[in-house]
Formats: sequence, C-alpha cells, structure tokens
Amino acid sequence: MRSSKQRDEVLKVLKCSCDHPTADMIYERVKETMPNISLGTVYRNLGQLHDEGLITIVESSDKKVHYEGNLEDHIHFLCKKCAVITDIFHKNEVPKVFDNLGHLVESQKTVYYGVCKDCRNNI
Amino acid sequence: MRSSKQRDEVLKVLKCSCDHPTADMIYERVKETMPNISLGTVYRNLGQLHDEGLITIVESSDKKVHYEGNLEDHIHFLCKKCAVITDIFHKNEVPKVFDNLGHLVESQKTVYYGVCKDCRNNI
DNA sequence: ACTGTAAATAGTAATCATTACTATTTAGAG
DNA sequence: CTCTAAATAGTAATGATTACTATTTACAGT
Repeated sequence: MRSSKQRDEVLKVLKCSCDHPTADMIYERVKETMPNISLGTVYRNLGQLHDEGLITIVESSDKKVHYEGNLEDHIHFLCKKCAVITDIFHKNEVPKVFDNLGHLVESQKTVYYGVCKDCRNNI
Repeated sequence: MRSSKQRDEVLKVLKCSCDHPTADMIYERVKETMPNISLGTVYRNLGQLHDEGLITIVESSDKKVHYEGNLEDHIHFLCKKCAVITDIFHKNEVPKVFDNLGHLVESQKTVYYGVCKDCRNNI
C-alpha cells in the first residue's frame, strides 16, 4: 500500500475523534484541511484502513457504518432511542458501570469474527 | 397491533428457518404460500415483529439486515470470507466450541442495547 | 350480522449510503 | 529523471430500504 496524504488525514481525524463518525462525517472533518478531497476517497481509505486493522467498525441503528480509531479493547452501549454510542472500558464491571452512567440495559449481543472451517480449507 | 395473515406467515417462515435470512430471502420464502405478498409488507412486518421483540437482527458483512426467529440466548460467529453466520449456544465453552467447529476466531465485539440516561429523563 | 374506521396491504416510486467508473495525478522504485 | 501502477477527484450507477397511495381488511361498537 502506497502512502497518501488523504489516507493519513482520514486516519488522523479518526484517531482524534472521541465519537464514532460515519464516512460522511469524516469527509466533512477532513475537508476542513483538505477542501478538495473526494467522498469516494474517504470511503476507499476507510476500507483500506479497516483491512489493515488500523480502525474498527461500530454497529449502529441508523443504516450507516460508523468508524472508530480507538483500538483499545472495549465494548459499546447503543441507545435505541437516540442511537448514541457509548464506550465502556471496564468490561468486568459492566453492571456497575451502566448503573453509574444511568443507562438502562435491555439486551446484549456478542459476535465473534474470523474464518470458518470451509474457508480455511478451500484456499 | 391488528392481526394479519401476512405477518403470521413472515413470523412462521422465520421461526422455521435455521439460517439467518434477509428481508428479500424471507420475501421469496413467503411467496411460496402467498404469491401476492408485497416486499414492502415483508419489510414493515419485520420491523413490527422486531419492535415487539418476537425476532432479532443479526449483524452481517454484506450490507443487508439479517433476521432470526430463534430467541434462545446465544452468540454468533461471522466468517469474514464467505459471510456465513454460525450460532453458538454454549457460551461458557466458547474456545472449545470453536475448536470443535474448526473456525478460526480473530476478533470479538460485544454490544449492549437499551435506553441512555438522557433519553430516560427526557420523556 | 351490519357499519364505520383506522390499520394493513399491493404495487410502485423515491431515497440515499455506498460502490463503480474514468481521466488525471502522484508515490516511489529503478 | 523516467516509468508504472496505485491513488485521486468528480461523477454516474447500484441496490437495500423506505415512502407513498389507492384499495382491502380486521374488528369494535351498534
């Protein structure tokens, strides 16, 4: 992968964001310093950065993909009313943390990612 | 919510599916018994059934929403190559189960769902 | 059973996040 | 400095989902 100023800027914006922006939000933020950057360039670079494991994708309820630059091990809380995403870093004290935050937890989902048996063999 | 034959059929198809179908797949399956059902009706009923807590949504990597009728507590494995979704029911023996299945786990995500502090107060 | 009405439906059109395409620019190896 | 493949800007296309509308239907109240 060749270096590019655009990709550096996309990564920098994401690393400096404490929220969980969408591609369009990242596009608007990068435009402040690179007014001519293309939205397609943002999408392509987000895909490459994700493939490289430098950023992660956060599930949301608004039909848009949200990105995150913080690779620290943590979990997320997703509000079903306002769709706000909250980071939770103290995994082993989850009930206490939600109590302190004042968030009401109704359900939970855990997903493991990797390569299935068939795809491991058919290479 | 008023009863409807279409919603009953959508729910029935989903309860009898052991995979994790998309709205379009459910549409095709329901059409076998109700040829005139509309795709919009399938989408609307899936939304209602989800709001009622009778079905759940499963994350996937193909930009489509996948649905599930099995409400039993379990987790999912998602293959990054073929996008197949595997159900895992033995949460407390996760490493062993993946070993038996032959799936290679690379990462994990946990999300909690509910109502945030602000939305609880601003009602 | 009959009637009124609001919810549900079928069919179609619109939306919009994301991806594809193309001519041009650029990083970086030789 | 030159060559080449990767990256970009700008624009068009895609496709899953949602919105819209005339018609049908469930069902509460008579």
